[in-house]
Amino acid sequence: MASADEEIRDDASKASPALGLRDYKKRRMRLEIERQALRLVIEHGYDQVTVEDICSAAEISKKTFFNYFPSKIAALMGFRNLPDAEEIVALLEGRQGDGDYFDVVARLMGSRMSLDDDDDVTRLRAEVMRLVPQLFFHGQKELFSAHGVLVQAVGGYLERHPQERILEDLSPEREAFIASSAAIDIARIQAMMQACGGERCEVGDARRLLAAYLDPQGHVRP
Amino acid sequence: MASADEEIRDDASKASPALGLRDYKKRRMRLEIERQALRLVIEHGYDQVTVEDICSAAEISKKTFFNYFPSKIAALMGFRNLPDAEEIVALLEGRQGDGDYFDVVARLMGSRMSLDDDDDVTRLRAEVMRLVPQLFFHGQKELFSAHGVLVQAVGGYLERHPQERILEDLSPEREAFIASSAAIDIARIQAMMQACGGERCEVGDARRLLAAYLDPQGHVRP
DNA sequence: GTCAAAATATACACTTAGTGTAAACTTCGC
DNA sequence: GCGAAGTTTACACTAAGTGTATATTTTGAC
Repeated sequence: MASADEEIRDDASKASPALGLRDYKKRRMRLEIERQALRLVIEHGYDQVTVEDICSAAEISKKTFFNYFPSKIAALMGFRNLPDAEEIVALLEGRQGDGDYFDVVARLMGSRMSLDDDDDVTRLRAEVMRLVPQLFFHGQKELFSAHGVLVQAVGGYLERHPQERILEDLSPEREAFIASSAAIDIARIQAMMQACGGERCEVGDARRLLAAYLDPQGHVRP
Repeated sequence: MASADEEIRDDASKASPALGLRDYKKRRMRLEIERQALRLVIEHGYDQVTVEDICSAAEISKKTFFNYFPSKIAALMGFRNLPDAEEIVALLEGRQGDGDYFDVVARLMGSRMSLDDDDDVTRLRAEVMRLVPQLFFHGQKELFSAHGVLVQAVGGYLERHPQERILEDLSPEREAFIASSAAIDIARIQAMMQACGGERCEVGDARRLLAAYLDPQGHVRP
């Protein structure tokens, strides 16, 4: 069996050739679950598909599904590896000089959403987002706990680096709150632009878009 | 019994004296459910309190709870009467000249969140939001379906009134998407400012805050 | 006051998301 | 090939939320 396994592994794992069999199967399983989930939702609609349906299609138990994804929506949206407080703080503390800290945060959030190494799954996901746009808003529990983490992490950072605040009149906690809301918004706008139009929307573009939208004449700071 | 009922009704319904007994009881029940829910969560924590606990405390059946609120979190956050597409469109079509359409939308969303006519419940809610800030992010299903409705309504409006667009380069749907995200964000920021600080934060303030945050030097439009 | 109609509340059974546990199985390093 | 470590599964469980049919309460007209 070893050589057959080897062969399949070489075929499918384009990006990471030196993967162990365990990790290879894990990755393949994750993609299979995502693929089946997306396919079923495209065919039958979000509410018509249960987690157990997805499990049957992917030929796994329900528990295994929830070993891979924290929720039904996570499997569809491809949220994974959402950063924890430590990672965010490390990134902020170690960042280079270009742009303000919000760029880092917004970029981080964007980089963790819907980033797929499988073209097939990426295509299906874009289709689901077009067909069921409510998913952007319905399934944000993950983003929200991410938001909580963000507030914590950014708040702590700003407390230690008060000169980095963008809004000097505001307390660090409050600015952290705004930062997190805006970061998630921008990630959402990026995802929407990409899902609807296909072309890539950079963090800076999304930020400028939202800023221009909120203050079209630019007279917030005269 | 008629005179006793009358008396109680006069005592408690400060704002609307000419309420029928049915509506009076409905309002009293709603406030009682909210009060018990908030009290229990303050005492034991969000995850430790089930809907059935709240029902026991309020002496109602579970079904009655869900007749009043669409979800556990709705009872805690006080989201209710979230606008439907018709109402939004009507408001937009009939609005007066001051401010752009986004002000109307943002103001509408803000006006429907956590607006309570009972001081006791308002105080408890502020405490819960301080103790369990995750609720801001955890329980946004309602806001999200509201978001879907907003996108629909605003998108249609912009299609009919393209000259009202704030970002002329963008399609109406996309601007509607951004509008909805920003509107909900601003409502959230308002709620946060009020819950954390106590003082009132107007929609314009929240919008300026977010705009200033996203574009502190004001060089999006030079 | 009484009575029919409308609105509400309740009991009960049900679906689904998500978790915990212990046993069986698979991969890994040696 | 062998033991340790990681994964999957079956199974039992909790809790949110829905649907239905029945009982209760309010209302408005007489």
